[in-house]
Amino acid sequence: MADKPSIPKGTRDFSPLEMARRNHIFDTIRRIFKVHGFLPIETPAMENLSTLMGKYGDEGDKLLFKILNSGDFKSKLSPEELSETPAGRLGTKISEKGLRYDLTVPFARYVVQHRNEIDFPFKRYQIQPVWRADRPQRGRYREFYQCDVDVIGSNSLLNEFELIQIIDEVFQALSLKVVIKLNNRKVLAGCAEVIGAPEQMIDITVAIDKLEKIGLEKVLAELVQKGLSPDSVTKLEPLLKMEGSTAEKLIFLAGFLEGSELGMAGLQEVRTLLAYVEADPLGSEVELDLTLARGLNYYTGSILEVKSAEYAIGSICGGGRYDDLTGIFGLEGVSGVGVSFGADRIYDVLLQLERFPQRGDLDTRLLFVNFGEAEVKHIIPILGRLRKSGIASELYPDQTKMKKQMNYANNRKIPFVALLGEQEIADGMITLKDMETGMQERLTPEQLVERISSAK
RNA sequence: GUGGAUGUAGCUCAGUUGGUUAGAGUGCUGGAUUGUGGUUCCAGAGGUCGCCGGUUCGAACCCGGUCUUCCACCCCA
Repeated sequence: MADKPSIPKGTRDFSPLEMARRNHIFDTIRRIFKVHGFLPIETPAMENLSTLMGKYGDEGDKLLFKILNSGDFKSKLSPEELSETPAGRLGTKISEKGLRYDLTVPFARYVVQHRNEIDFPFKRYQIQPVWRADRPQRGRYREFYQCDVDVIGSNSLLNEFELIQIIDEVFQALSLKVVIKLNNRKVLAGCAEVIGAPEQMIDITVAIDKLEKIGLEKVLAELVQKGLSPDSVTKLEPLLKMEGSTAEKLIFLAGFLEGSELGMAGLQEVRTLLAYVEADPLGSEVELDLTLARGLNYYTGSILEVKSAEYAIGSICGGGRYDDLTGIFGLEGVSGVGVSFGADRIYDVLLQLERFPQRGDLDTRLLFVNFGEAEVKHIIPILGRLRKSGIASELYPDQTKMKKQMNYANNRKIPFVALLGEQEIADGMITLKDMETGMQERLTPEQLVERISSAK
């Protein structure tokens, strides 16, 4: 026998049950995006490598899936180039395309490319798979879906506020308790400025991010190792020790950031945003979290991240404001803000917490038992009528033992089975069996439609 | 990219110091029950023990490699 067929590492097949559950997530998210006036777009699975490279940092570049050029891709290369070790740079010479790594960069490309057709501010949503050559783990796949909403061409913090509302509405609709974490890149930059190490903002934020995991002492040691002066470390310490409610943190930061124009501006943004949130309180908890750094280097203002309050799996939604993104593609001064829902992780959380709805609207409601050709001719028009009434119904395609047909209905969790055999044909009735109670009743076709419709 | 585990029937898992025909539960097929599923009883099918190589008279078991999945880093959705 040949080797069993398989799929690439980190990819998955989805069964009908899994698809029903995934669609529950996608439908919920899409519905809420639409209600907020966002419009859908799609972009190709593959982009030019020049569009993708350098947008996600060195780490990100390594995680890009590259597509080998078609044809004789090595004909133009010299023997020296071909035998080069390590083969790192060779990759970009034999490949010009790559699979998209996220939806934000392709969106930025889209905006720049179609700038003359777009009405700004442009509110778009996009639900598509992305690919990363990462090492798979729980909640981490090489092919996974992102559900992005972005507003581009508006500086207003009302956009951030709307995204927070969307997050809240989505997770309420999915019955998940989440914590929405909020931070601001300008505040982080201000902190770096105040302690006299503006160049090392990235190092500092990464270190702050690890605070919860490795503790204060190790974070400080790491910072010293990264080249931060002892004086700066001393100045940073009170920030790391900052505790208390969001309101208390704001007061502390107002003092800490004094002297940094950028930092104070960031702080004011946070205050404004929180004031909007207070105007119509959310179901989810919103907190200011300075340890939220986020790796992507294009965020410039607000940073958002959402975690499940009930199940630890990393962030299930994240995003922020990026002032400079379209600048990379030659369109300056267009600010955007957006978030991305991680459908696959949300799936894992819902599954773990058993929060998926019992059954979907599209599941078959009624199965006709197949007794043979003569009976089938009577069933066909009734089946058509049921379907026109929006009742998902089936006729078992083969004339087999009733036991087998009943079993099929049972396994598929079809709630009703209709019997139309010789006896029923004779008196123009249909026998309807309720699979849950086992009760049977005789109905006319009209009554049958009525009965199934009202049973929903 | 670094380190550590894992892989036996469709699924969940046993498997004695390496010793003949590799087991259970569940699911599947058939029968008890020829117009009635879920319960019960009986019977049956289904596995070159992830793959390749090595050690051995002999390997599911020991060794090496490889792939998969999982876990911790890194990073992230």
